[in-house]
Amino acid sequence: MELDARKLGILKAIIDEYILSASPVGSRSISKHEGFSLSSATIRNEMADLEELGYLEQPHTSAGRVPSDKAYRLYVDQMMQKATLSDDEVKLIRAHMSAKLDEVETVMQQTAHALSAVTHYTAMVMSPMLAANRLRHIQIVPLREGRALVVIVTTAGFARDAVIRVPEEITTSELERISRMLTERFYDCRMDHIAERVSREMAGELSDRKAFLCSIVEAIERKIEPETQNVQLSGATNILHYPEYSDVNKAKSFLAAVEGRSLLYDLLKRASKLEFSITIGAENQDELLKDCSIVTATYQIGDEPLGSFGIIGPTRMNYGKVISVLEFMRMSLSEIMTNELDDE
Amino acid sequence: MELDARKLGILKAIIDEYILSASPVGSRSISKHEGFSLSSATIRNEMADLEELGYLEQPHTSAGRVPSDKAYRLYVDQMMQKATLSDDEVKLIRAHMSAKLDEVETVMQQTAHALSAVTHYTAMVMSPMLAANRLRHIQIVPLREGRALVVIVTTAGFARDAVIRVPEEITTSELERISRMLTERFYDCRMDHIAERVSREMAGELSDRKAFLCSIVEAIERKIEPETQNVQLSGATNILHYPEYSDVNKAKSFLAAVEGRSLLYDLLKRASKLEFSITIGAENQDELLKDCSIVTATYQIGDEPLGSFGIIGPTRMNYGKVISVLEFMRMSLSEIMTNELDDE
DNA sequence: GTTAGCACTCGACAAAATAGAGTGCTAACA
DNA sequence: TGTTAGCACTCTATTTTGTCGAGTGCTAAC
Repeated sequence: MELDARKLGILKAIIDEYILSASPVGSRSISKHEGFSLSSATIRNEMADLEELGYLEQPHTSAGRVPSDKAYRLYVDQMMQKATLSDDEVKLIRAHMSAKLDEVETVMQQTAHALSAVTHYTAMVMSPMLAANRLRHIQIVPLREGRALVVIVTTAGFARDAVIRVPEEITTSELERISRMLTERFYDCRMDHIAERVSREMAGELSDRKAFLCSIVEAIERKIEPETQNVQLSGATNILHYPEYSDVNKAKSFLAAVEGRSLLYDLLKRASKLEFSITIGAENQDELLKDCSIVTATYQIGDEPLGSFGIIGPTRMNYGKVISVLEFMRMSLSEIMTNELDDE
Repeated sequence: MELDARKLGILKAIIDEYILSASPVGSRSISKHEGFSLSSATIRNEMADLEELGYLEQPHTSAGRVPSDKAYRLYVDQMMQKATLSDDEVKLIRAHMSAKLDEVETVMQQTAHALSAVTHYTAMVMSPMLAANRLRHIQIVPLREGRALVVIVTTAGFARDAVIRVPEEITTSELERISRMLTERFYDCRMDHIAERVSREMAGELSDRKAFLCSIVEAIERKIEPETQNVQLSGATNILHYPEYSDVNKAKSFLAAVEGRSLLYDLLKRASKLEFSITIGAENQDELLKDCSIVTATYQIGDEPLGSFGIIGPTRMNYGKVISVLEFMRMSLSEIMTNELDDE
């Protein structure tokens, strides 16, 4: 049995309908669907075939049909039409993104807000990975006896900081000297190469300060990786609007999975290797996300991917719209990262 | 009619019972309560009195009684016993707080996690207000044509950054000079006095750089205030465990209120004026929190209050326990802020 | 002042009845 | 051979009805 054009058409109609209504689609509603002039009986036959082929499922004997993950996959790969954003949607996004964006975290947060506001799903945005950024400045600021703050600034305007211990005998002016030395020496060095270069090039010099230098390098390495806490989340409660989560327990487990952002962090990190990715239902590794779909995109500075962001919602997701929104956002985020970040 | 000792005792028993069970308390269960040797009929009479006095409410004629906000207020002010933390609870908190705390945001986040884990309510923690901190360092790092990053470090080890515009004609070495000058000049100055001092003291000098200085000062002022995004939230989904939120719509409106953290931010900011505060049900300004109680405490560095944190849960909250936990946390947070923050 | 007794109220829950949407199959039709 | 009308059947969701039990307020007696 093959998937001929008619079967495809019917399947698409079923999926479109189900995405809207969230309730099993019956043969009658498809036969009344414009474009088909077939009776419900014929549709029923086709639906039975589609079920046998694994594209449809039946919750119980006398219910309509529901698309399977396999059907969504086909839909996304071959049948879906991308939506174009309405003026209002574009306006809504711009409104979010025109807030005072003078810090990266603010951008991430506004992005998440915009995404969840436009799509009505849950949005997640991962902070940039700094690995491919280049060093602009290192400053070690003494705080109180034995403690100092290392501050690192990168090309794209990201600052990271960490408290470190300072051996008693190192003076303030020496800290200043070390700051300057590190900045000069490693100016424009890729962040993820600093550790290696320090240990290679500085083996001989400053040998009495070795342990201290190590602790600085360690702090830098830690800060290159974005952390779990740096996943911005927005609209987690949106899923409560969808009937598939009207059961409190389902909602609870979804929200709990999402609230501990480490799951999302792993997900986004993996996704940051691909410009776009769509994962449908059981394609998700994680048990808790088996009836969600996740759509992600990366943002970049110039050509260098910095991080990723995405949408998480029921498998019955408006894929066309979501993808358009992510494409739009990807552009505007990359643009902001590359050019616009400032205090106006 | 007066609140005599017996009425008080009965009221306390009812509240204690209701906090545990969440279901209306009947006269019989109180009369069987150890310590009273009264029949249920007598208790009923007393309960009728307590209702008339406004301490109890009846969901419907043939149900037991439920404590009113007024009752909780009395309970909190006069009758409640503080709980002592169990060893396990202390261990749980310590486990959270012994993670790698090399950055303030991490501390805030771990605090929120610990609070929600121990209390099973929703925890919120506000980032420090930097107003009372003193300046340690200002660094202006040029990024690309026309943009630079201002980084500010304060005594307690907080770093903030903001992208600013730089007029074309200002060179890198001049930025370095300005950084050094500002750092030297305002070293140890209270953060909230910098703006004023700059405009007062620097009126004469550097007059050709006035606009630029202003933009720096503005950026600093903005960063002194913690922002909405700097409210760490944890355990929002905990409320789903409580029967008062088994209705999806109630849960939805609670979660939505909490997710947009600006409400909590306002709340915590107001609360940062008092060492502890307890707000019960309708005492809350906000309509959405009318059937929640909020308990907050401040943390400080030395004697200077930095910010506040707290718990939000149903009015039927285990106040005794929550207060003990907050007291404990207040101590340990203030201690960490004052001494311990480092990279071990 | 306290208590036993009793009629009454009301919600929670379960069982039964009903309606309706949808199916699969069969037989007839083009 | 593909399409369609018709029909019996299945299954869920909803409504209705009945029952149970917890709890109350009131009264009269102790």
